[in-house]
Amino acid sequence: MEDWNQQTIESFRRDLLTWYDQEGRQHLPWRKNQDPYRVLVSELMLQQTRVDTVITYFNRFMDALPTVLDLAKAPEEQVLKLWEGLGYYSRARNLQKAAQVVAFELKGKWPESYDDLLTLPGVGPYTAAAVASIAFGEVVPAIDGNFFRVFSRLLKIDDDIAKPKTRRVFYDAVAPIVDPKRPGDFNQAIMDLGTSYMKTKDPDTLHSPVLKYNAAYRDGVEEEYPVKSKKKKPVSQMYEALVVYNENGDLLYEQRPDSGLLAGFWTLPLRPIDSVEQLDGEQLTIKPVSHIFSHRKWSIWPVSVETPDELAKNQRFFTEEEQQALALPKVQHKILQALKEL
DNA sequence: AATTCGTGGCC
DNA sequence: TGGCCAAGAAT
Repeated sequence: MEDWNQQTIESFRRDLLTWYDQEGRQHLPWRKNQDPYRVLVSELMLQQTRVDTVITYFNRFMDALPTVLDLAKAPEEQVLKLWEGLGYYSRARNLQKAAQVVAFELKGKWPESYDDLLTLPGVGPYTAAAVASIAFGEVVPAIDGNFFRVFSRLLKIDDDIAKPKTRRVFYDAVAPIVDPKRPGDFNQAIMDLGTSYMKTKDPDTLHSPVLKYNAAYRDGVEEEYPVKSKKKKPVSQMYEALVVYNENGDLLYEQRPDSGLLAGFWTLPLRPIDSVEQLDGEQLTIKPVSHIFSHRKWSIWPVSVETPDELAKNQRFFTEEEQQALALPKVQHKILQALKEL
């Protein structure tokens, strides 16, 4: 691991921020100002999600709910509809809970420190540091995937970034490097660097504004960084999706449990099957709906069923209009599309 | 500490 | 196609 002296640190800050001022992504909508609400919404949306995907969602979200009070007072269903398709839906619920803490419990007075921000639902070490530095000028490193990637290469840190305890290694190494005058810009500059010259695949290190600080490149081992252990592959699961219409043509849905995968969302009733041998010949001629989550791979065969005499407590029929107003997970949209094509 | 939690893009 | 990745947090 490299160890920079004070002169190197100050030089690095200058080079990084000079580049950021000239070529940073200042046009990103959440960088229009330092409103903590905008920063918080953007950071929650950006967790594990690409910038290109978030931009549209962010603008729509801010148009609909421009202030923290608007979000705090909004019906949860509206928040989920605005989040529909972004995934990791607990983020949306936690974001609204956080807004309610700020608007109601704290009466609109934002927690401004890293430690206080950390108490908000959905706000972990990265997000607390990002908001504290960007919106409130606190000098803390916002350690995310970009940060790991950039500094693992610059400093040749070979700890496995998939391990929780590695965060501390990076924190100790880089906390002294964060620019005390512009901590928010410093953190954002690292992110911009990490998605451009120092991106994961096919980086352009030779033209990076911090080339001369890159120890891994200097030693010809940049491709070995960052060190990251691999994830397990998703487990395959098969389901039947019960297709039930009532006399009005409404479609039967079932609400999922309030915890776990797609918590609280409505989908067609899904019934696990152990093997394809449980399907009849006609179903087997149909290509199943396929949907991959982080840790599960679903194959779903729609099957028409007679209307049951009695509905379960978590079941109800929805009209066409109701279905469109509802926030539905991607997999349910895929099922609906498959029904249309039958 | 290891799992769980979505989705889309890329090769 | 399948594997990997992308501004992580909660449990």
